[in-house]
Amino acid sequence: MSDTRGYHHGDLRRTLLDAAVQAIGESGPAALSLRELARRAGVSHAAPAHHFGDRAGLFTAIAVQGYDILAEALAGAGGELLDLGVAYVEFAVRHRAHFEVMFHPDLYRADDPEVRAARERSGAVLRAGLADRSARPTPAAGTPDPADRPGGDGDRDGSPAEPQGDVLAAWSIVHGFATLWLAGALPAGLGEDPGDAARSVIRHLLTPDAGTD
Amino acid sequence: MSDTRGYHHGDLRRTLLDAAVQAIGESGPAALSLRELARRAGVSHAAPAHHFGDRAGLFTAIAVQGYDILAEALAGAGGELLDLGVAYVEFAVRHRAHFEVMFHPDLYRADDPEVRAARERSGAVLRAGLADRSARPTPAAGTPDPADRPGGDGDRDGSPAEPQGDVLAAWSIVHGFATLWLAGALPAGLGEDPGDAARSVIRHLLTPDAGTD
DNA sequence: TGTACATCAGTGAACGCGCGTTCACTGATGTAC
DNA sequence: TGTACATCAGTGAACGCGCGTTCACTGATGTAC
Repeated sequence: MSDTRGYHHGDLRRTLLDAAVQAIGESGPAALSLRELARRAGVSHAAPAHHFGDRAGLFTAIAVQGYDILAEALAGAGGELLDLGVAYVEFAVRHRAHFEVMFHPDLYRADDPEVRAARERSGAVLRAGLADRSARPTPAAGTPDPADRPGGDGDRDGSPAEPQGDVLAAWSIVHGFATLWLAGALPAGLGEDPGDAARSVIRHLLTPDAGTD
Repeated sequence: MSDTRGYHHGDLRRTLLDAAVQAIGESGPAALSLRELARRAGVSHAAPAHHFGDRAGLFTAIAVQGYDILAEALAGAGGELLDLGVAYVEFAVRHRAHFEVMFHPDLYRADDPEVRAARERSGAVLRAGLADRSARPTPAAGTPDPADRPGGDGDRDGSPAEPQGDVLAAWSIVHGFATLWLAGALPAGLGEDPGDAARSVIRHLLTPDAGTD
């Protein structure tokens, strides 16, 4: 059934997406062409256009998939800010291709309804996690300012959530760590596991004297 | 003298670099071709190869320039971690093209001697600033662990410095903030000035209860 | 002051290549009767 | 159970385009004498 694919592939869309993700993981999004993708999937070069229309359509589909994977990762992390952060970094490293596409909105149609919906789903999961947290606060960062900016002086389109100050700081630190890790800019000696490394770095945000790994 | 450029341009290399930086700022590094660059500079399409050899050579030159600009920015920021961080974010936003190239090492020859030298220069400036700081510590983050990781268990190529734990956290938070800002991923309502916005976010790292902007 | 020559920056025509897009087509599958 | 037909996924040839690279060239500048 999976091997006897003849003229009709069966699940070419998924195959193409997988091949694209792999190619992006190897050489980055910029290097990927629809023809290269077709070659990797062992299919005629006009086939990808059938499924995605054009390059932006392909990246749009990958972004949607990425936001959904992120939502799932955050959902499995529990409500501690530290664990959410570690999960974010692990998502970025494990799903490098998705992560890189998601945060290069010039590659895809960021205002596509499916993208907005998927982004909103991951934002909802994050908010749920954070609400969880405010019930049992963390030593240093657990003093959020819920009445901060009371009315909502214009909140924004926003990505995953509409974060408050400390959430923004947390997002910045994990996003920055992940980005630097992926760029190969971080010093060696942090070990092999980005999650572990991230954990000790994030601790500096949560508890001032911690993190002495 | 500047208008009467005839066959010989005078300072075509600088003109090409400026045009490249502008083009990258508009459409990102991926979209830039040598022919497009020549077009922008109003010069024959073979001229850029004269100066940079190939695309990677061009990006290598931009990376070198970027590290030098960063060094200058950090040098002007004083020794407070907060100010260094704000300067980093301002550099990233003001010199978006350089910043994007610098942290996409697949675009250029990251092991080029000039790149290494320039990176080392900016690292030296950062270290000088941080040494300055350790003389007059900051409340929360001013407890560095100088004997942490004693010998240097393999500190590899690294970027600006070979940071310790809290410096890594600081680097992550400013790099992440800058990256998210540039990606347009941050919520609105942070104002127009990335430096100001970064300052209030970074405060969360330095003093646990601060940053209530 | 003048001439000859070397050097170097930039030109422009030519090449082969990979790309996205189009389009008439063909093979497989499902449904109506 | 069999036939006809519609639908749709994927094909493959063709197109025009922008690209990087090569290469013989030309114009400007500097230096030696």
